[in-house]
Amino acid sequence: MSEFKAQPPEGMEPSGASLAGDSVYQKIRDDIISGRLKANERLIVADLAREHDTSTNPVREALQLLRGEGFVVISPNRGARVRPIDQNFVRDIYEIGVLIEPALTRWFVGMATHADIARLEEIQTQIEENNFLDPTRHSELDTRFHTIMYERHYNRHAAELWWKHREVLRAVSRRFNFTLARRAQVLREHRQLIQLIKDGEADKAAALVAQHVEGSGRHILEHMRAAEAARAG
Amino acid sequence: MSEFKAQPPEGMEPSGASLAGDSVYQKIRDDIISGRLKANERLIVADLAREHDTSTNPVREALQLLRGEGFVVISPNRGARVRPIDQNFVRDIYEIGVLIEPALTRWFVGMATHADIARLEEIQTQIEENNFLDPTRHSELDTRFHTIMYERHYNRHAAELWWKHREVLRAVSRRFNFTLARRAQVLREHRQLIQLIKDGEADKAAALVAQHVEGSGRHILEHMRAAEAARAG
DNA sequence: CCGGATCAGATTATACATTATCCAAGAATT
DNA sequence: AATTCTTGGATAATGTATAATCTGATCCGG
Repeated sequence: MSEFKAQPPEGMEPSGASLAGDSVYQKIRDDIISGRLKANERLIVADLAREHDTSTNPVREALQLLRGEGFVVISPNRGARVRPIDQNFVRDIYEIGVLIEPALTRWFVGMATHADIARLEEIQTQIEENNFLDPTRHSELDTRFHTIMYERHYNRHAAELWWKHREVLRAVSRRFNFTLARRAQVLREHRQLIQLIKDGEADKAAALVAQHVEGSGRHILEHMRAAEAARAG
Repeated sequence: MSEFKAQPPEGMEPSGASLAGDSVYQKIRDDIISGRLKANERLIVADLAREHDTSTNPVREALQLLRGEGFVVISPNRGARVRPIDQNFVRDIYEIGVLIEPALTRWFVGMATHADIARLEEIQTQIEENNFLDPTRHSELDTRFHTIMYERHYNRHAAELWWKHREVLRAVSRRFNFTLARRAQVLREHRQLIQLIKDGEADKAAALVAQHVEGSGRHILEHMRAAEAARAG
């Protein structure tokens, strides 16, 4: 929980928040991700201000930012609530990832240097060494793996979009464990991907990434359905 | 200029802004789009507040929203500036459109009813009647054409993203006229698209839309380059 | 000509006032 | 008697005014 944060690519996360605003933004965000703030819970500005030792304005700013990232819903004159991250929401997000990430990947294949590939292989080795034992570490390594591919893309908007979505998915998947099947699949696809990049197979790499993201999304959805079913009885 | 606004799909544009905040948001946005506020111009909160007969808080809210849509850049402790909508920015945005819109289209082909197609044809007829004489009207009709296809898509995020991007592109292209070649191409592609939808050719329709969006983006970029060259030379 | 203190101007945070929303209790009507 | 409509008050969001903090530029001294 403590070290869940993975650093964003480059000059990304241009929060545009002021000092205190950014601080409270981080904290509320963590509270939502960790589940301390529950779905649909009301976010009362005055309370949050008191709780985080600041005044209301920075809190309002933070809430605006969180709304922009999809963690919070704001309705005029009625305040903010924690967005219930339901299956539809997750599906929406990973579907967009399926559209965008292959394009980013295709570009990377054309630009990758030996050094890049070496870095990918190194991270992949660490992923395999960790072997999902420490889920947080896995999540961080996996993020770094994909970040290497996307961080230098010329289309900053697309990269930023990817990052924003990834953070949400990370937040959700944090509550679940990887199934054995999914573990094997992740490792296999990463290795295949590295090979395709080496071979300069842009289209195949793109297709593989599409499949990879799709698989990741479905995996999360399965878990969500299972959790919901368990709750329902 | 007065009636440039095209209504957003359904419950979209959930600005999350308060009354005054929304009002000033609209106004500043218009000022940016119309060019009254120039690229890189500083947006000083106090001035804007005075100018719009309100206090600073609503203005800050509005600026946050505009930042979310890409019209404004905010750096902490240094204030906000009008984002220079340069060629890179436009390219980033339409490239994302090229990725997303085909997917939305593919879905629509599977869902379209006779009534939908009739609506498309009706709008297309109006577009042809107008024949680019009134650019504002063309822009509005064209937007409506595509809105019909996307507004009911289950992926609200993707649709919202599309809408946000479209608004930016509309803002830019507003400054330019259509070339004759582009006019013909737009009409042709729309007609072809309708036909493909009728035939249920999802993949071909998707491919055509990709081409359509690509062409639109390039068209805007050409104009921007020309304008820049004219300014430099 | 360069480097650091100073100062004006703008941003950011705080405290306060206003206004809108929600909920519940009671009145009125069917 | 039951249901709906109105009304009043509590709560929190929104807007305003003001203080404090930061930034960037100017100006003076070395």
